[in-house]
Amino acid sequence: MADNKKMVEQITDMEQDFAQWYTDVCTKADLIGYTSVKGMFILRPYGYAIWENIQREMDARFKATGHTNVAMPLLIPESLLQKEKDHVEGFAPECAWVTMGGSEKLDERLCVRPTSETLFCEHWSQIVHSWRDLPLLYNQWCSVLRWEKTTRPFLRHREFLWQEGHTLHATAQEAIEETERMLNVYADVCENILAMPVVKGIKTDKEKFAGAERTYTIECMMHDRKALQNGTSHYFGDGFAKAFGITFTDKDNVQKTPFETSWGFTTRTIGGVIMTHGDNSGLVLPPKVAPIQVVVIPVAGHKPGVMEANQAVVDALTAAGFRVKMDASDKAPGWKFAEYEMKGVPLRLELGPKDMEKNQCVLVRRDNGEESFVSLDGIEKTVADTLQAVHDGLFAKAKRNLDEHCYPAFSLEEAKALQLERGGFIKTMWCGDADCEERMKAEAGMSSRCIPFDQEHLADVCPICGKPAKHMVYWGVAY
RNA sequence: CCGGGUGUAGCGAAGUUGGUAUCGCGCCUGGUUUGGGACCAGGAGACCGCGCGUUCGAGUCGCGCCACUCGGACCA
Repeated sequence: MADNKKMVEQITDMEQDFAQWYTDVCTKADLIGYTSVKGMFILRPYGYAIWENIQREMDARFKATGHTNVAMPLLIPESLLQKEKDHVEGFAPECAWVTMGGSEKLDERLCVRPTSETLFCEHWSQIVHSWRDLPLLYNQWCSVLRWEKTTRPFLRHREFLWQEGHTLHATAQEAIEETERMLNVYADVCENILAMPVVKGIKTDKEKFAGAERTYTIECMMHDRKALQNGTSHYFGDGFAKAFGITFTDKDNVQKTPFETSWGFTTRTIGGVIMTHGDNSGLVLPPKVAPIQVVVIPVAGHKPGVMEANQAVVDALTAAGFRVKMDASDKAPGWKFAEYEMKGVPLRLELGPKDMEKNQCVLVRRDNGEESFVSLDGIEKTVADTLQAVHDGLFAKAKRNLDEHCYPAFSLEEAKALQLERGGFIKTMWCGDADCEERMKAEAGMSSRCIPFDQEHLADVCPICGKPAKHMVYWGVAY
């Protein structure tokens, strides 16, 4: 760019200030809008469209695994929330309460749902009687409210959109299988739809969900090597069912308590997508959730036949099922290039007079900037292949980032130094004591991300206390 | 919640010892343009974050609040 015109929509370089880069992308790519209440964000049409695409992929998988959608109430009476002790203790600090109805004070205050376990439990205690009623495989798409102290676009809203699955089973075995099945659904969506590699594992007791017996998690690594918990699946045992008096009569005519799970995936993942794939030109979207997969930019559109030729390409691609947009505005081509790069559109197709003579167009990949001249014949196939190549390219790059920033450590000092110097996931053995976990947090600034399914035997003892080790743990600085 | 920074037009900024506000980009209209952020002409757009106070007079000074932001603690 020869002229030095100020780039009005320019974003901060991520190397210079990653946090500012992130905020710039959220706002300049039209994903997020601020409101006058802290932590309450608007998902603008372009941002919401990404969520809709994620939602569509997820929902199809939920249905395929036998789940049905329901809608539960927004408000939870305090008495109901208090029935499970650990649960209420965990969520109490971040509950918002409704205390007035119109101009009258309510007898019992109502919590704006931070999660809906208690509502499902109350309902199930009413409708479950027989083993024939089980399993119950429910899911709801909704928003929940948590009065967070620090808020950031996508990563931490006070109100956020999510899905929460809730299921009830006759046996513990079945419930555990469900918990693991849904974790795998999350991992599948992350890797094959969002091109985000995950580490699957189990949360330590300190990090697990309030009221859960066991929490499974998928952890992702961001470009700045911080960790993002990107979805969790909880096994509750029969704790909630007992607290809420849910019982059923089994085949053997014995009254039993069923076993429960819940699992959640939120708009936070969009923040993860931004911080996994984005670059200094802005957002980079995985093709499978990009609201616009191909942007068609006519060059010299005023010349005879150019717009018609572009429209023909748009029609062909749209008919083939791609999400396509043509920008026929009178902005300069360079402006359009920058604009759609900032918005993360995976493929750009340029078509001008010179291309028309050769029956070709220019195709540019957002992930690596690669430009190629391709024939207009069979453009649908070329676009399909290139979009897949973009997905694969994004995944490979993110996988490399993850793999290259996982380091074993054999002492607390070493773990601390590695985190400080290189960031990423530090893996160590662990004795299983919460005290050692606290020390890692206090001295190295890292929380346990998970006890990964893929265990390695790095040593015999816990590097923090020297006692015999039980597991290998991934540690990291988390969002 | 604790500590630092910031709030003037959609965005970025200027605003002197207190005197009702300036510039660039963007936006609108018309025309010329279009292969990496076009050009000419005309035009519109500001509760100076909110409230209270000091003052003849506050964008400017004081106090309180709100929001954004960066660290921490807490959490999806």
